[in-house]
Amino acid sequence: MPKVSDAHIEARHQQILEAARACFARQGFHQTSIQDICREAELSPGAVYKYFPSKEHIIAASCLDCQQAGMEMIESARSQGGTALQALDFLVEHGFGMLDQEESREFMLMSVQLWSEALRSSEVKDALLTGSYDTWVQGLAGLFEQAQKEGDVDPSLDATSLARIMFGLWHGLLLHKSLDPDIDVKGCAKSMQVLYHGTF
Amino acid sequence: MPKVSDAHIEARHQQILEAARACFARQGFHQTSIQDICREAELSPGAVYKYFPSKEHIIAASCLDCQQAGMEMIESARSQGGTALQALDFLVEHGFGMLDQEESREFMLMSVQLWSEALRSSEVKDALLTGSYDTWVQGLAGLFEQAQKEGDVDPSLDATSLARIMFGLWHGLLLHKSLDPDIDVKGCAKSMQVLYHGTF
DNA sequence: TATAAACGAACGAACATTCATCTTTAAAAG
DNA sequence: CTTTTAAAGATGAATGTTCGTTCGTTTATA
Repeated sequence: MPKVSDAHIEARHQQILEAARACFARQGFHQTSIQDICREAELSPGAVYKYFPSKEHIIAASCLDCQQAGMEMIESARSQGGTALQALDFLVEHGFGMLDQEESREFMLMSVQLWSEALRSSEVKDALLTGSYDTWVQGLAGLFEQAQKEGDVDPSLDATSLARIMFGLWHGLLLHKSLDPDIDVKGCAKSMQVLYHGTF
Repeated sequence: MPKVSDAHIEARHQQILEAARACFARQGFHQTSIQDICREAELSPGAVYKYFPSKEHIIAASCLDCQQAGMEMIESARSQGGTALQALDFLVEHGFGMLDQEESREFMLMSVQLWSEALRSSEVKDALLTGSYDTWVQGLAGLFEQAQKEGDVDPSLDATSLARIMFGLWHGLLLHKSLDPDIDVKGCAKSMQVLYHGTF
């Protein structure tokens, strides 16, 4: 039977998604044409449509990938040992440090595009909120609460607010860094740590 | 001469820009057609093209408006009297409080759209950075520096980083509030104030 | 060699923009 | 104050282009 191997099919999927991500990061979802993706992937429109039923499905798959990439980081932080404060410091260092890495640039640009897409599509928005943001805020809030119990963070502060501040700030700096690669994210991370370590 | 009054011309400009803003906030720049704007403004395409030479010009004018709206706030904060810390607290209360107001919603949605547009167009990006963001960060950094001199903020922290944190956090919360109107921005503002007031 | 993959020209819909036509305006004429 | 009139405003059907998608044909595979 002349059907190609499953590995080859998966490789094509990735080939198309990688090309799409590169185009989306560069031009945004709706400024990117199928022809653009075909050119980037070195495939014909017919081939692309054998693997994805529509452009919307390519966008959705790209968004899902981008979102999962973000989720992988919190996992690695949670799996580290140590106090809650150390876990928070680890998250700040790695999360914020990631914004300085050149290989994160595509992810960052896609994230900004994803935000405006989420405002238009309640499906994308719901996936983003319930599938990622809520998990992040809850996870961070849990760590802050524990750090407060361990006497490392001012107990008079609201843990959920601290979590929202941390996560919101990360998004803000992701935006700033996307617009201007020269800004000093490391310095912001260090200052932020000093702020929540604060004496009290 | 049967030319209509200048006031009428200006009114038409505003009519078109208001309609455009509503559409852009709802659907994004490139998902909004000229026909959409015409329907919203209750004008024909021909009329719209009498006041703007192209869709790109309408987008640019909308972006400019949105940007200037953001700039007006820092002015009002600077004009208040009092210590640098009081000015910062004023900015946090009003800047963050603004995110809770229903009448700011269109501005917020437009801002998110503007970000992705800025990634595509270096003209929009330059206008945003040099025309607004840099001013904000410098203004905030100046206030933090002064507050440090006045003994109200930890002098070991980098004032520019604090400014970037404040401004970045505001953008992050603007994003979060746009996606989920139920989040508690007020609580975040209060916690943030406690953090930089911190004892040291 | 039969079957699936890949191609790319072709199709129809949607879009930004234009222009010939009609309508409104306000200054000038009565 | 009313009527006239020429210039500007407004219209919306038409235009050319771009884009997502399809499909008949060609190529590669097992």
